[in-house]
Amino acid sequence: MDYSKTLNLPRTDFPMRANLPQREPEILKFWEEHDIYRQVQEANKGKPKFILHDGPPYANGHIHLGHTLNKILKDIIVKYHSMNGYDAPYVPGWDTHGLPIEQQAIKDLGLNRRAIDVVEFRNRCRDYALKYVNIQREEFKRLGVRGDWEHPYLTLEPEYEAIQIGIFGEMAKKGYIYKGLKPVYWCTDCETALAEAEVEYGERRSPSIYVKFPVVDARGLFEAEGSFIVIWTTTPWTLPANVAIALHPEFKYVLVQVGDERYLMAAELYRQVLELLAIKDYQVVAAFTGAELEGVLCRNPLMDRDSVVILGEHVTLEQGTGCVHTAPGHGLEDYEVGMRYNLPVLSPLDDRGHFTPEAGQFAGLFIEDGNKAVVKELEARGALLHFSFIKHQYPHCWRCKHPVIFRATEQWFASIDGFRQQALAAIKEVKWIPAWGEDRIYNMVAERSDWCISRQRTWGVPIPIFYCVDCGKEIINDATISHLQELFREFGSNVWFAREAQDLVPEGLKCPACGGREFRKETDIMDVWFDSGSSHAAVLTTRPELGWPADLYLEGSDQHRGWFNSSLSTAVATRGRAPYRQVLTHGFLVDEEGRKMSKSLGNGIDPADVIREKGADVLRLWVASADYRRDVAASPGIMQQLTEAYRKIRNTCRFLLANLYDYDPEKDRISREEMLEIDRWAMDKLQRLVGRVTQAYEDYEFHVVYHTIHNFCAVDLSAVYLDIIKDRLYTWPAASRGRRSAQTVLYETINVLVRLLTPILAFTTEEIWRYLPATPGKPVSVQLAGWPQVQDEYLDDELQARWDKILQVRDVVTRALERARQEQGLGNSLNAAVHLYPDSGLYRFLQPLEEELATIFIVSLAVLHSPGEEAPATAFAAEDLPGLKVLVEMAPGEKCERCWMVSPTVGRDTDHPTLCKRCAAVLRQA
RNA sequence: GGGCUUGUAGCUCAGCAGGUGAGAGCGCACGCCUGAUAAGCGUGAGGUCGGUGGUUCGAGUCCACCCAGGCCCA
Repeated sequence: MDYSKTLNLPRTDFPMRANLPQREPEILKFWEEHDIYRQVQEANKGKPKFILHDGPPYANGHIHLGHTLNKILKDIIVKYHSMNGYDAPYVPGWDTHGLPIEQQAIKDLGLNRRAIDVVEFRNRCRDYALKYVNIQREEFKRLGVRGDWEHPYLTLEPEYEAIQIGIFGEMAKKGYIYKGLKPVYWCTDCETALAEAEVEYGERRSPSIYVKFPVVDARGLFEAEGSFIVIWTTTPWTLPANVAIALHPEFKYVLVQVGDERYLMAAELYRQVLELLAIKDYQVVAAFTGAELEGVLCRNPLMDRDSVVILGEHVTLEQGTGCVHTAPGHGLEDYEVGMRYNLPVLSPLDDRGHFTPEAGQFAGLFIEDGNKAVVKELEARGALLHFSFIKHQYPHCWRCKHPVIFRATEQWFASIDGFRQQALAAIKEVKWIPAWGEDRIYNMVAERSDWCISRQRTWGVPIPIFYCVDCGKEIINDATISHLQELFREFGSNVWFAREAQDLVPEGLKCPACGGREFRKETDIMDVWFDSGSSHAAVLTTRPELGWPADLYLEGSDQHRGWFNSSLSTAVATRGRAPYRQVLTHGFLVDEEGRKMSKSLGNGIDPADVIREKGADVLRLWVASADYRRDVAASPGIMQQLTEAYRKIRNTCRFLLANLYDYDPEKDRISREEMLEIDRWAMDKLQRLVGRVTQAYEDYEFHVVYHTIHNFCAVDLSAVYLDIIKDRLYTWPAASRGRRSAQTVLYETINVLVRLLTPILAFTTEEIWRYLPATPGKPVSVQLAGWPQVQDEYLDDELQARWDKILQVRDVVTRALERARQEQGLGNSLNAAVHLYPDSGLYRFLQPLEEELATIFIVSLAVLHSPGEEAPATAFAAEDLPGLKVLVEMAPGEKCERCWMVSPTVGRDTDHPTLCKRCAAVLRQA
């Protein structure tokens, strides 16, 4: 007879192999059909809100692993909160304006920016952006991210744009917006000003020149005639704009006699400069502090203009001469120090980087040629002391990769000074996670200069300002702004470009300065950071399901300078506080060596590949497994590891499901009092799991969730509990109290696990959910299931301590079994009879358990010897448990065909001669 | 160069306010099982806690410096 038919062996259709790449799309369809986002929102109506405000990714290109990390983290947080007591809406958004889209649109569509109509061009840009919104939306959905994908927010939407110019108007009203001539990064190729965020540093070869400026008035400190101040620069083309030479007030400067000329340089640097100039005969004839030299007048060697000695702390001794050529039109530090001395801001260049007539003989030359011409002229005039080239880090345009310049132009600025103190105070009200984020943004805001909002481009929100044609006065007030907001709401910001100024101003507008009635409009558009920085107002205040401020912003740590900062600025300027209560940041992606992911290193991981090969849940598990507060590593090896971990979790769940095929939670549930002790132990472990994991979710520490759950599955369940209870599940009568007791634990466990895992393994838990025994009111989706609560009645510290010790003994026994396997060819542990020789303390502990020991060790017989009995010399002893010796022998009797235990009782039952007493009884009972 | 930050076994992470020979899981090696089976179980080998120098009776844990990374900025 085949007795295996009489066993309660595991039974399930839940597949062992996940086959995620195929299965996930089906589940996505299921969510879509059931409109799961809507259902969850409905179910959570009225609960306290938890609002995570999505930072809008840029609608350009496919998503990469960085997006993946960010969006999955957000999804984990949203799903956790929506399961555990909150109404947690998630409205995704996209950043849709800006130069990169403009350039891609030009490139992809073969547009000629100058030939095409502005509105038409903007429409093409819009189409391009929307195309990528759709692409990215599908890609984000494929990750299992749940949100209001049908109603995302887009910075190009009319309503959004209307609110954005409202913010601008508000800031203007408070006097935070001004027009200034200021050096900004300027790309001569793109012909636009660039924000600091739009330049990147890279190596470049530049000329390196030493130039002598003749002194014309030494203020009586030394003889002017024949004296020169020596400067060093890597940008000869800026010399025509030179108006000053900066010295450090506290440095020592010396006057060095060389032939019949005298050169002024920093005392610490003159030797190396003279060496470079190959001058060996010289003599120091005088010394001054920088402060003493303030006001000395030189002559610009190129232009008919003076160059005055000024003082600045920014002067260093690292390179050059300690005398810094200063052109306020071409450098920020120069500009700032120049302001203190009321120096003119000269910038004799046009948009394309060609000198204007203001540059005299250099007019018309491009900067590169300007460099050569300047050097040549200096040489001709005898002012050039030395010329060579150096390689150094230099800013480049992030789009076209051309080197950028500093150039003073008319720009609209937001004055950070206007609300800096408020911003700093607002920062302190926010909870920054990790805490150092506060220092980072605080220092940044404390030191940042004014925000240049102007962009000389077309794909963006126009700066909503009019000018009086008669007197040139700029006009922006409540009337113009609200009128424009109406127009924008109706027609979008395209209306600004489609209509003449006369058709954009509110009726009856008069210039407040001269009463003029003719206007022209500003042509600059806003920095895209102003777009996304307005999202808190444009999104949180306009949607009924949201609210202001947000509970949480969650982005990469680079956004301290980006979105966190721009959002803070617009919020503080208009509302006086930060738009977020908490800001959580994650690190960046690196490979296993900790190096950043880059095309040149070839170490990138494409999320699409991972999804295709392993599934999105593996990607989600990867996100959960990493401590994302620091940099996050990704590599094929790491993904493989997560695949293994995934399988362990999946198979553990499968085993639980497979042993519940005949369990009805309504009828078969066993109470704690009736449970076997080891089952109570497992229930206790489960409660502790719920507690730890819930706390970890609360703390946003998902790697703790991952490790805790994985460890629970691998150790507590798979290696210990499940292994031990197999005999009971399989061989005991199906409806016996013992088997139902174990099944009750399995049912509780899978119910808890599937919920705890739902924020992370979005797809797999949905699949598991379908295999759980149906109960009244079971929701269609696990995402609608509640969060497990710790059941205090199962917590029992004494029980835990007791089982820690039992498992310690078990650990020694398994080692003894292993030795027996090696030395005696034991094989299956059920072949063994284990003899325990404990000391008296351990004996007292084990004695009450004697009957259970064989089961716990998964052997056929366990014999507990009294403390008096001497263990045979061959017995196994473990150092870590000195009170115990273990002897392993072959178990006496025959192997029972049904339960595989070896027992002397096999053969005694006439009906079942190949079964042990226990199995025979089970069959008779059935 | 500046601001912020990271560096514990091959990998992902623990190491609580400094104190018995540094832990877990995975992976790996070897073995067992074949009633979780493209599964399950066991045993074992892996670490100068980035480096150096300090403080201390005692440091992975405090301080300084250095090295190698990361984000942002010059």
